[in-house]
Amino acid sequence: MLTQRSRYGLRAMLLIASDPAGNPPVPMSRIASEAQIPRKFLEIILAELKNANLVVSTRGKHGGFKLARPAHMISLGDIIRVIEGPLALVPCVSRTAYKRCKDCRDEETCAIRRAMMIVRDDTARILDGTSLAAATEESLAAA
Amino acid sequence: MLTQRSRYGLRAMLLIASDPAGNPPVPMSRIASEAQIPRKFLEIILAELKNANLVVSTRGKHGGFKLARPAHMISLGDIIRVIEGPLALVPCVSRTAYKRCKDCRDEETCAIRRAMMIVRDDTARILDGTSLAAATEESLAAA
DNA sequence: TCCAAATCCTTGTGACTGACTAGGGAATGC
DNA sequence: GCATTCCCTAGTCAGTCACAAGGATTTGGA
Repeated sequence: MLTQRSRYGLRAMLLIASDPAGNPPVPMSRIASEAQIPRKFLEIILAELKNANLVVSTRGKHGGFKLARPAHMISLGDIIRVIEGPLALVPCVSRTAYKRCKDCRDEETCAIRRAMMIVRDDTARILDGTSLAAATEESLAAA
Repeated sequence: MLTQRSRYGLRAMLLIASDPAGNPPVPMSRIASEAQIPRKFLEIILAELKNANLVVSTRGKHGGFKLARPAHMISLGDIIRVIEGPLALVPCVSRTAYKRCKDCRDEETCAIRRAMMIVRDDTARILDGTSLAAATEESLAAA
């Protein structure tokens, strides 16, 4: 299960993405109210996203947040990895944060690893294959 | 990421499954030493697995644990669901523990939900499709 | 120049979970 | 009746989750 943080993060990013590209940056307060995210908690989340170069911020009056790249270049996987951590279910199959399982006898013949590898690949294929642009279009089309 | 508990659980189950079917039950102490799991922690895990009817136990001398069903009838998904919880990344796409996301506007048009649904289906397909029997065979074949 | 609107930064908190440990009770086989 | 098992109730200790408070800093505009 994703944490609340991750879900908030996804919602915040979708909201920023749905704002027309030429517009001024979206202030945090608007994200908080429209996406129903506690203001102070959102601060932390946006800081993480900013730190990971998924959004850029401008300070002062009329400041706020914009996507750091066009919406079709940011995937749901990108966002989840930043906030939640690696997509893999076990560290020994993670691409972004590989770590040997501490008491694994033999990685090559590990039955668990095999299944987890396939799961990881499928998960990554879907989450990295869905961009913010695709996601927002979809929900507009459905509305 | 799976918790340590879940990984221990999977390892314990694989070990029990790899013991020939006609053999006497496998005592906890042997599982602990062979699978490198802290004894007292393993106790909790085996209790959960027993409670979920994945293993049966016999007490007293020469007691221990056996699979409750043949190894090809227990999937990795079964085990993970018991110890870790639902496979879904968000509650609103879980089959075994559905719960509406508390502040979701419209489930039908939710962009996040769509992607998560596909991920859940793929994950379940693989983990439910891999039995203990299949997993142990695989690792023997590779050795 | 000074205010208001915005982000940035540090700190705190209360509940919960994860990963164990301790210690005794109860059944069973020889 | 005794050793070998599982069974059951607690307790610990560090870390994470989901927030909240309060001020410092930057910026645009009146």
